[in-house]
Amino acid sequence: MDAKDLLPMGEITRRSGFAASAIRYYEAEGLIEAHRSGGGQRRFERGVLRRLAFIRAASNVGLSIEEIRDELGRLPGNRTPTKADWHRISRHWGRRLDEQIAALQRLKGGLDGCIGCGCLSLRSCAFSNPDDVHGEDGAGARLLPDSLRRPHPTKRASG
Amino acid sequence: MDAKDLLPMGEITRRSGFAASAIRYYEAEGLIEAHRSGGGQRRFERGVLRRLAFIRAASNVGLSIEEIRDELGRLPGNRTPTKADWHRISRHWGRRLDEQIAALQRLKGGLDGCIGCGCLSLRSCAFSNPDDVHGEDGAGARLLPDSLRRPHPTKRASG
DNA sequence: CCTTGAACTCAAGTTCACTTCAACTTGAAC
DNA sequence: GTTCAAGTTGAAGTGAACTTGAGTTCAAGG
Repeated sequence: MDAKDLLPMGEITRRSGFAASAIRYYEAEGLIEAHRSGGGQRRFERGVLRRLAFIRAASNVGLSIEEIRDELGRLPGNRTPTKADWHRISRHWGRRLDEQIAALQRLKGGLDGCIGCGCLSLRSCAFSNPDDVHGEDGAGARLLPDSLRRPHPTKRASG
Repeated sequence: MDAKDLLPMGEITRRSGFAASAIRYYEAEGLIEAHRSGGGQRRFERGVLRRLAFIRAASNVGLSIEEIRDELGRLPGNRTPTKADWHRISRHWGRRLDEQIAALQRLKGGLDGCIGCGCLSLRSCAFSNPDDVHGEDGAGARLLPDSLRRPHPTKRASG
């Protein structure tokens, strides 16, 4: 909390592994906060390192910025997650991962069932037509949730 | 093959579930082909429905357009996948799905190991720092491969 | 012939999570 | 006081896979 304890940008990038541009982006998006030096440079409280770790973990689980913001916003009172918060949150994420895994396994199951059938029919093959919709549009249960579809992101900052 | 057997755009969109814009996009990208009517409208051979089914399936597995093009291009001789092709390809995709599942399970495992630890340390927590990199950059094995990171695509044509 | 809906083209827009760029200022050391 | 790495800003760019829009034409029915 002391003025002496505030970290400059370089320190944060080194210790978090995020690029400065990402840090600024997160600040603009309201995921983290920063004080300013007399000349306008950012000075971060130590706690942001924890928040950044949280952000990276969440993003590895596949949460979007918006979801991360929500999740951080739901933290009661103080800003950085406590042990209890983390406990609750990690169960939440665990469920999400379970869903993702289950979705992939359904897809795999469909694939296995299809091996050698050579069908790939638009009407009968559950694999190419998971929703079992042929003409009308409709949103049924899918093999893959949106959160697992068409990944292929931009090259990532490798930190 | 008969001129009578050529399907117009509306038929294709209805039967494939893809939007016309997507069909045109795939044609532009060289994934499918179309004949033209006297007036310049697209007329598709029946086989493209199969190709489109293939494209949807591949995209569900997480292949990019480019990969799908490659995969279609590797089909020997004729254009639409035969039973044997499908057999070979589905094993390929199966491996890919296995990898994706394994990656999620690693992540889940890391999460379970972390539950209640409250650490989320940038240096010691394998979950927030899967690469075990603190300051230097380096690309080690990750919990999640690029193909599963930060999904959240644009709104999808719901077919 | 006229209408209507389906289809056409081409350019530009969308989303997400950032990065890159250009032009400029700070701040710590010497 | 000089130097220069480190920091600042805002705007624009990236990439994938499409969608949207504007303005025009086609094809089939009556």
